[in-house]
Amino acid sequence: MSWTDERVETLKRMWSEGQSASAIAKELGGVTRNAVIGKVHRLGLSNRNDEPEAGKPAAPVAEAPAPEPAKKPAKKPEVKVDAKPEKLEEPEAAAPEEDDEAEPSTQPAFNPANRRMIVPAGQPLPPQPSANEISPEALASVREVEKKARKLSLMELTERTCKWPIGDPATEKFWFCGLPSQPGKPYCEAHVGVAFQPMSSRRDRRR
DNA sequence: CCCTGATTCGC
DNA sequence: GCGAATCAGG
Repeated sequence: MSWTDERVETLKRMWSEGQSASAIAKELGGVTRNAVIGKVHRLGLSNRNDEPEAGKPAAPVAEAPAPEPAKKPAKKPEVKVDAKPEKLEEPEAAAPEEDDEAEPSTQPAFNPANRRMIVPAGQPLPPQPSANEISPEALASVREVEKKARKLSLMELTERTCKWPIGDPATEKFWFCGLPSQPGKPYCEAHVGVAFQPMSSRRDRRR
């Protein structure tokens, strides 16, 4: 395979979209991620941030300045879970549900005392299982699975790990399921069960 | 071990 | 220019 204009165009587009080299390589086919990375460098678009130009555009990151030399534990809860649109099924995004019954230890959510938490306002919460419209078995299964979750961070997610978010991204208690995902699906078996439902069963809610 | 991008260097 | 091998890291 060679780098035709079309392939290069795809490469540029996907790279600028933030796609990984391996994802791009898979999309193009006939090349490895190394080839993609090599090409990216040769094209000179290695750095995905295009610094405007001279001066100091400086990223105006909206963050509370921390006077303390301590680490900032909070990262952007930015979640990019890109699930390929399925044909006969559709993802179920529902309202958040806080439930973690007996959790005696520290509750990191509110602690006005020592540290200001960085809470992104208006950030939509990730899909969480709703008690509504989900089969009891699947729901019970999810509960069970959440206890076995590998609790992966964003960086640790791959195409083969379940990307089901657990907890509130605004708090420390947030991670991803991380169990082996179903082939071609973004979630593990249990989470696929609640995320994807046949049209028939989601039919006429409320009414 | 899974993955990421960066770099090197023979082709 | 190309990309496998390698490196450095999450």
